[in-house]
Amino acid sequence: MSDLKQDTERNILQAASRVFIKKGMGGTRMQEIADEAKINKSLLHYYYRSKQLLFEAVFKNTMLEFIAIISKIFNSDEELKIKIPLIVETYTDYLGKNPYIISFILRELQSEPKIILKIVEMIEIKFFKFFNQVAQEVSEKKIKEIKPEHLFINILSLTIFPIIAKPLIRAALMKGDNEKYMQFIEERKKVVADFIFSAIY
Amino acid sequence: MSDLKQDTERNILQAASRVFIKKGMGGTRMQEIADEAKINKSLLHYYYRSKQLLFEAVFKNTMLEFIAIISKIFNSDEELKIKIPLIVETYTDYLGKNPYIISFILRELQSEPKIILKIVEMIEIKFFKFFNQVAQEVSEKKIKEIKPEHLFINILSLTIFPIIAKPLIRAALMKGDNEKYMQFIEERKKVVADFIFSAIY
DNA sequence: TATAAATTTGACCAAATAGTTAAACTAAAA
DNA sequence: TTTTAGTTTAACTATTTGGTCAAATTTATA
Repeated sequence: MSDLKQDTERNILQAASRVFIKKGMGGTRMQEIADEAKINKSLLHYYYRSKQLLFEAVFKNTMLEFIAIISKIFNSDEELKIKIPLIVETYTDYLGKNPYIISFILRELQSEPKIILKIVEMIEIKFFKFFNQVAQEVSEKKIKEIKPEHLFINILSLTIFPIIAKPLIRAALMKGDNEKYMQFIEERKKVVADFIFSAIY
Repeated sequence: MSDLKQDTERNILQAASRVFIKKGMGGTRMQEIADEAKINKSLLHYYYRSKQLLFEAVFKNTMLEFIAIISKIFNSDEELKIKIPLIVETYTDYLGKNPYIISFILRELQSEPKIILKIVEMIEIKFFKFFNQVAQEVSEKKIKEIKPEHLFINILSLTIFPIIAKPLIRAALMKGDNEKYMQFIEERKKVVADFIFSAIY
């Protein structure tokens, strides 16, 4: 495979990612991807046979990146007291900088049962370490009794939801002011970390 | 306006709601709505001029219902110690029974800035009572220091996120088992209430 | 350089889909 | 009963859109 071919292929995938992540599978037109990549529409079909296959390549990529980032944060070696504020801060920053990614994943998973199954294995094994750590610290009475899965989902809920509900929150609580919303998210780094801390210690 | 006409109009709106809420604006075909309502496609255009207008009617309806339910729960008269577990339980039940509604709202808000503006006023005034109550109980040292907006969003996060992330959670944590997922959500009624309780008392 | 292979393009096709229109039908009013 | 207004339908249109294909162009190989 020549360098040029690799370039074109990557160029297409990146352009497709930008468009798909913003507009979703249903809202994206092949022509729009071609424009974004500054190439002919036929080239999309030359490298990726169909819209569906191109979408799956994008989705898989996005999902892998997301899982990599999330599991890296959750599976570091610090004890929870150190780790949880770190998770909240790092994760809030990441989501704030890539606000479309999580909405994209959740939106597409809502209607794509086939892709899910393929991705299950990638995910389920990744959080054993964190789960074990929580179970361990519970049994040592370092933190209050809580099932690791629930603590895990609580952390994700508190960090992810405010990002995907941005339009709603900004409209309902900030009268449409984007600055106020961003400040609110910034505040949450400390608020959420304190909230979880109070809840489990 | 005759009874028949009202019936047809309502029938269309309800059919459209069912389809739009599941598949979204982009994913819905007018023919599908016509089939769901068991009428001719032209009738849709007779009563609602265009897909866009029909969609807006559905969205507005859905939003109003959602806001009504959520504000009713948040603005009741009990003190927080009683109210919060009630919010969590009632709200988890409602979301569990209507899992598509919140995904629908968030999904469509992601790409519809015009509709948002129209709906802002409806929302922003609705939660003063709850906000004041939280501020009050904080100042009386009944609960720990926290901004009302953050407590509000924390409660919503912890209840809503696990619903919209259902496919992800089920796949990653329950190996695809729907029963386990539903049991998990049921468990959360107590877990989340306890979690918040520990965090603010 | 000449030939073959890979890459890129523009023109085109078929299916899907929102929307239109005129005719048919229904029910109430005159 | 006849007329009129409101309702419903079938057939049609225009446009969008995913996808194809043969020709043109570029790159690699003999």
